[in-house]
Amino acid sequence: MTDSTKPRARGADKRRRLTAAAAEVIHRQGVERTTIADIAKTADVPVGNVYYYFKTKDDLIQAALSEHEGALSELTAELDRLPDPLGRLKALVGVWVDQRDLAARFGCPTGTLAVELDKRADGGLDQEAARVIRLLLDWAERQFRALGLADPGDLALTLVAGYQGMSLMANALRDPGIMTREGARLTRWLDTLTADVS
Amino acid sequence: MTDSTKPRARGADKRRRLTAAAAEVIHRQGVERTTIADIAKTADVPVGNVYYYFKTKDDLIQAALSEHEGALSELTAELDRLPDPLGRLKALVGVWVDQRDLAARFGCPTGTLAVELDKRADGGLDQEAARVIRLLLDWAERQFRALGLADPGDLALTLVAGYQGMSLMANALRDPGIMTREGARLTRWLDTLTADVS
DNA sequence: GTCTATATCGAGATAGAC
DNA sequence: GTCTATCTCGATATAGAC
Repeated sequence: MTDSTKPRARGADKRRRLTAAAAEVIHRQGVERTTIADIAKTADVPVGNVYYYFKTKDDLIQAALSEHEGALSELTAELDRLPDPLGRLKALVGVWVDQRDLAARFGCPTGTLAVELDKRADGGLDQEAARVIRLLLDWAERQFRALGLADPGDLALTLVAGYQGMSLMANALRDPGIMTREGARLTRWLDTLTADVS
Repeated sequence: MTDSTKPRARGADKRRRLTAAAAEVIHRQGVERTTIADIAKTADVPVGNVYYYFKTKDDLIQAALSEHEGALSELTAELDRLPDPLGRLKALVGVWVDQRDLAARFGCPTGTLAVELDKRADGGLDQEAARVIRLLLDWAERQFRALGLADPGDLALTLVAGYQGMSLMANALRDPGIMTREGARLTRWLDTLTADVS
């Protein structure tokens, strides 16, 4: 059989391109203001062809969420290579600060998506966003527990809420410096938590 | 002249009713999923008549923001009656915790609105949301400054970001308990800030 | 000032040729 | 599997009677 890969877009990675495009465009424009045409254009796929891969717009939103979930998995897998849990947590904060410009412009991808999806009456997808946030929460909790700290769940909540808060403020005020300032505060906080453990 | 007040809706408080309805419905459903008809229905005003008071949907969003701004002004005016700044700040956190059920269901009215408006390409309204958030930021900064603390602006940012973070998390995870837990943490934080000042 | 009927337009989704 | 043309519907906004 001849492998009839089209020259314009070799192979059938169209689904992946559409998924990546959905994640990116929805992050920038929000769910409601993003049209299928916007995503198709970014993915360089004809509009009508999108429906071969995704039956509905909601399927594309779901795909965008999966993309964010994947990115989060990669990130935590990377961080897990670091020897100690405190270093992992501080590195996480460092990653957030490094992405300050994106956060100041468009907010946290998952957080802003959760806000939008929670406004929907038709349930389902909003809980998907919550699930992704919970993955981060659970990972952070494991680190705090490994450090032998009391109430690791509360600490994880404080950390992730801190991230969501600083992302929202940086986004609303369009000021990346907020990520830097609040990131530094979170780092100091992590240090004080473990100051008497060493 | 006879004061021809209609029996169904006495006087011309329709504008106010529409403004209140816009604030409430937009908080619940979000900007994009709220239709003029939704607002008109809630305000008990015929759809077509809305345009006599508000030329565009954006004007209604602006009105909703003004409503939130008014509520914030009333709240801070109320808090300003308390004798000391620390008491005011702790009372503010108390108000946030008291509204935990609303926050868990629909998030912070201004915060979620800011998230949605920031996704728009056509500017203008997003900065209006930012302005309202800044009012709270400035009020908090004045309290921290009155307490004689260093970097009052940073402290105000931490407080408001804390509120936005816990509101978003409570909303995404649909858990009012998050408001209680994080509210308690903010209160403890306020106490430690001023522990060596007394 | 109030309200109904409707113009207009954009977006999601589908039919069906290739 | 791919893509164009089109159906359909819902929402903003307007025209114009009362």
